[in-house]
Amino acid sequence: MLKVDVETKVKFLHGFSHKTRIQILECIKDTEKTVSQIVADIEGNQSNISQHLACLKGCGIIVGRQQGKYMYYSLRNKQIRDLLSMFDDVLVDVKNDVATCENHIEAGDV
Amino acid sequence: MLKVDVETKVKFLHGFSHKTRIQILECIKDTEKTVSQIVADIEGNQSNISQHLACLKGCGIIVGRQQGKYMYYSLRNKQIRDLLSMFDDVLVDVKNDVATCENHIEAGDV
DNA sequence: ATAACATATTAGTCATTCCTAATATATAAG
DNA sequence: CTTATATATTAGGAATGACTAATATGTTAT
Repeated sequence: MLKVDVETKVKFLHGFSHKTRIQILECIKDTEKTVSQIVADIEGNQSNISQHLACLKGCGIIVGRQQGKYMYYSLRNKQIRDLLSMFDDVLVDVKNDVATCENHIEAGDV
Repeated sequence: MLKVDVETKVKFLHGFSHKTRIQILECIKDTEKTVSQIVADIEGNQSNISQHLACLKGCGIIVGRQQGKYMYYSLRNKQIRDLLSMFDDVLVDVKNDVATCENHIEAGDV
């Protein structure tokens, strides 16, 4: 079992920590899509989505494949899909606690 | 399969997206520890660690149990431990790509 | 070569998250 | 009841991340 350093792990996990990026991942979970399809699906703007895609790609979460003038993005591999599924599973249990969590480090208001 | 809304999921995943929090999780992965033990282990400062612990707790990732003047923190359940292990597994594969990712949304310098 | 479309990049600004230092609370011990 | 120890909370400033708007790059079609 190879050792993964913390920095690398954090960089990877950071990819999952933004609403738009989660939406993108859910959107391409089962099938690759072009940037414009993703933009349409989650009703974002092109530049913003493109930046988040770059982030996800840089984090090793998704891969892109160019075909003509289109860029198709998809999950990097099956493990990532499994990870996404696992998030859902764990959350079903954790749900109620998280729902009441407003804090981003400094505990929060309601 | 209950549906988990995106906001909740993001809030949960945010818990994993910081170096100190990852260090805390690795530090208590196999055994509960007091705040001061954690502070010592990862060489942080009390206030800062306490805030990150509050964040992790709020995210539903860890739980605390008070005993006397000590507060013991541990992973919320086995699923969380599995999730942490899965991060490691996935990362072994993804490793090289992530290592070269410097961007936090806006792609980066080296 | 020019126009049209798809995507990426940059720059500037705004918003959020994090850290430090100080202080507050709570439990235990003397 | 005073002191010591363990942890939590607050406030303010520093750092980082994210958004928008504009522009650049690259591909296809005419």
